[in-house]
Amino acid sequence: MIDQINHPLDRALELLFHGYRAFTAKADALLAERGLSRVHHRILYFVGHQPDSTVGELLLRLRVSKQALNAPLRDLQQAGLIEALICGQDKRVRRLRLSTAGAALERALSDSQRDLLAGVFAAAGPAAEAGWWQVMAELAAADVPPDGKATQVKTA
Amino acid sequence: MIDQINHPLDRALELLFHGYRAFTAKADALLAERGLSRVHHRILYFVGHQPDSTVGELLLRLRVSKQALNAPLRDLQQAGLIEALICGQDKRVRRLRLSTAGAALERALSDSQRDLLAGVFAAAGPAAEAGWWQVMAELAAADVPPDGKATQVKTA
DNA sequence: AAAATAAAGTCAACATGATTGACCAAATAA
DNA sequence: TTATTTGGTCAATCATGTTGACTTTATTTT
Repeated sequence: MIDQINHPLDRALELLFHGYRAFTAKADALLAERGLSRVHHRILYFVGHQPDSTVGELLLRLRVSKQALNAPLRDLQQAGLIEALICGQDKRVRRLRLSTAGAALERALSDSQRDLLAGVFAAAGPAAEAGWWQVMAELAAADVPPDGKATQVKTA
Repeated sequence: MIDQINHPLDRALELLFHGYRAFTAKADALLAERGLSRVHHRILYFVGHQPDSTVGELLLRLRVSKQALNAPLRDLQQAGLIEALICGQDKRVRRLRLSTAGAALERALSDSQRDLLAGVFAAAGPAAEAGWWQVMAELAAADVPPDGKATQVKTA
């Protein structure tokens, strides 16, 4: 098979693959230092941006099983990074918040990603950045969960 | 902790997360139908674009252990998708190529990703697309393997 | 008040994919 | 001849995810 496999968009596939790997590498390294995984980061991010979410809401947004969420969430609570409060009338539901330390870790993790993007945007210039946002909005819109409901949250 | 965690770049983090998930979803589904994994795809892509690569070269580019490569590569050979030829003077090295069927599968997998990007680019317009390429080139350039050598290949 | 349901948490079994370590065989280089 | 390199393999282990079953507590339904 000496078929020439070649397409102008192949370069785009490669840029996405490598760009995403670069994007996640630093946060992954920070997490690894603490013995945490990406799920921990996703939890921190989601709880930070949607404070007072319930465990059930977390489950829906992160699209993982209850069992897969449980252990990391417990880790974060025991590490004092996340607080689970029973605040409403319904005493079954826990509303989750970041502690000060949890917010600091979330910030450190996401900052490593924001810093990378900020540098990239600065290098590419404002016009390129504007184009990037447009294209990525289209691409992200194609991320529709199997059950049909669109997502609004990020994780990695 | 009721700290407002909020940053204009947060939206960019979410777009990248969801955009990448959308980008990989279709190919992952195609792979799953055939009982294949992303590593199989990475192998098919790399061998398709760098025909006559050796197993050692594959190892370097995919950044996986020899043991992690071995089983998927054997799968692909036994499925008749990849051929391993002993062509050079050195009879230890195998040079890898796609068979006709392998090239077809590679094309189907990557087409699902190219089609998505083509649609996204069409929707966003040429100016936005140009900006996207610039930004992603900067971002991908930040993907430097631990050993320092820059990568030129994609995988997912 | 009793029964059904819902939210959270947990245990066990299992599947996948990756890692490292220890090797083997064949071919080549020293 | 010996050492090294390339490719391949087995085993043990780890990480992460899944599903199923089940408990506890609290809230609805009936």
